Amino acid sequence: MAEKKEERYEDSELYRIRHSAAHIMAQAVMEMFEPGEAQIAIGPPIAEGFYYDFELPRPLTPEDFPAIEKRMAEIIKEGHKFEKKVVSAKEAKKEFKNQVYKVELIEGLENGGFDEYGEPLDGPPEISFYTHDNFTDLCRGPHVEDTSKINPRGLKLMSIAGAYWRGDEKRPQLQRVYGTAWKTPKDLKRHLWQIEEAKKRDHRKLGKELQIFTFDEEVGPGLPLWSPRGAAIIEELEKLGFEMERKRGYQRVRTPHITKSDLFLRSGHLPYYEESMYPAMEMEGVSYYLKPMNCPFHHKIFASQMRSYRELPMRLAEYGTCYRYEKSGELFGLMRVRSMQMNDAHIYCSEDQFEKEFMAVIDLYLEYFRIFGIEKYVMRLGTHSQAGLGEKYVDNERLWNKTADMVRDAMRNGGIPFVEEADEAAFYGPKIDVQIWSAIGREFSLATNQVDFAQPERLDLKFINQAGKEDVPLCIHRAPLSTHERMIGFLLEHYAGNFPVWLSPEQVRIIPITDKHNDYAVHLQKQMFDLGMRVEADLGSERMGAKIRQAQGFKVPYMLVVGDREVEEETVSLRRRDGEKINDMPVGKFVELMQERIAERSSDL
RNA sequence: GCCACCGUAGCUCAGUUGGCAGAGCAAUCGCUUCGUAAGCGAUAGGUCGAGGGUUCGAAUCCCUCCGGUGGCUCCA
Repeated sequence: MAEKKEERYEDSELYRIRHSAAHIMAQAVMEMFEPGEAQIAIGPPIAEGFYYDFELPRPLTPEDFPAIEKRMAEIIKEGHKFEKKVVSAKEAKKEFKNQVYKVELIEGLENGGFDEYGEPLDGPPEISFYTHDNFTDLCRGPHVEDTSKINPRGLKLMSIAGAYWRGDEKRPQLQRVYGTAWKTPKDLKRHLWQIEEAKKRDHRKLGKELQIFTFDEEVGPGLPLWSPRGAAIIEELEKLGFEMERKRGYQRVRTPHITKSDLFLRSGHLPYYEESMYPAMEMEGVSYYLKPMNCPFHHKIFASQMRSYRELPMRLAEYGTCYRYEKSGELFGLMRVRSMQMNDAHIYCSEDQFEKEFMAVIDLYLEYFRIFGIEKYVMRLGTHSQAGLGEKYVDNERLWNKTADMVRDAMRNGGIPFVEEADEAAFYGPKIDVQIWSAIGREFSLATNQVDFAQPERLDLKFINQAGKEDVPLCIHRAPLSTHERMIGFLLEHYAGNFPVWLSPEQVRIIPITDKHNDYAVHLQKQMFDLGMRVEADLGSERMGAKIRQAQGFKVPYMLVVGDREVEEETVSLRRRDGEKINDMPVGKFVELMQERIAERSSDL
């Protein structure tokens, strides 16, 4: 059993099943068109299935699925062997002379550059075909022995999407058909059930049900409106941020939402980041931009006075509201929006201080993650790409390499595991992002810790060093709590809406059994409200069961049932969100318990 | 932005081949006064996302736009 767990996905039977299913699907799709009409691109297995990319004379729709699935089942039933044949590049190109994408792939292989997914290769690759029935594909395998090894009832076509050839939006867009494949119908059913379950904890659904936030067509896409319940969560996050940062020597600043274009020109935003910015607005012949980031403003505060090395590291923090023009198709609930408030700060330091400051930020991440119980994440070092220099990255390769090394060293010295990914940096420097996954499996960067060697120089930031000479500071941009939007989107899914007490939009709901007990309920409500708690009393004429049901629906952590007994004895009967009951608790004891839980930001109920 | 799909009451969703717009929940008003997940009744609520077209007649067919979903690209 343990051995099985160790098996790499690439070596598994499931991988071969899915890879083979992709070929079979490609055959079925090609047969729908006249010979030569359909172009095929690539069709790999993926995490939970497979896809194949096509260029076809007409768009496919989900209505085509039954016919394709039916044909796939036939091919499977016929039990065609998968046969491998190693060929020369010349033979390969001859076989695929009418398939432009395949020819491009073969050329990539023969020039030793790239594999079929466009990834760079080291050694000289072997070129091979796999053939089953009448369908031959350029493919390195592996596959199942023959098509009958696939269970047609473990297989399902899922969706159609546009996908750019080689992932490049300047190249043709192909039609990608996604499918899922499992060993048994039972596995497929479980997979489909899991998808349904994941949808239940989708923050877009929970956010609506729990009345955390809303979007309005008239306000605009990607511009969330926070309702009182959502705003309560924001306030708690900010409170936490203030506390943590105060202890760690940060100072608060505040800056405007717009600035003259001159500043963004100089900072590098207009040259390297303009695509993500709202267009300029003009007043009296001057153009202004909404800020996509807070950094230039903080830099200007740094630059507003002569700075001494004695002032460093200087840590300027702000929950700044930024606006980014994300393309319409990129928006995603709260996770990807156009207006966002960042848990932002900029740390100005000397090169000597860099490692300590950078790792203090990483420690801060870990501290936050402990509080929230976040365990599933990956830290990723995003570095520049040579191709992007002068385009999406400031053009100074020496400093790119130097600062990336500084980050690598710092992370290794601190013993923090990370993966590295080229072409994932900010325009002004390398960064460590914390990658997390949404309920439906999309990947996002949550926290970020970024080096900025570019803006300090561009904006002429300086300090007087110990030798009495002018020096340029390094800057660390950091947002350990991400943006309110993405953080709360993530937390909604992380907790499945069951926020710990300190974060709960409504911490206590008081439920009088009959309206005789309303006065007592109001009395309790006021008492707790005055202590700063978020507490409601349900004075409706519903029966208690219905009131409990409603409170459960809002995932209120504590429900207090009060009737004759409680009124008489100055107690409450506690029902927790998880169904636990503690009857006849003295009011004072409950309040004490609450305050303790809230103060320590406990994840226990 | 691009490809495919979707848009009916505040929410979840019915609405056959084009023929008078529906249900449950929520809301409001009554009644009910109840011990740990739905008490009963009544009322109100919709330019069927918007605009245009086809038709005797459009929620239903066609076009454009807006918004959303799944992807691609991109990202805190």
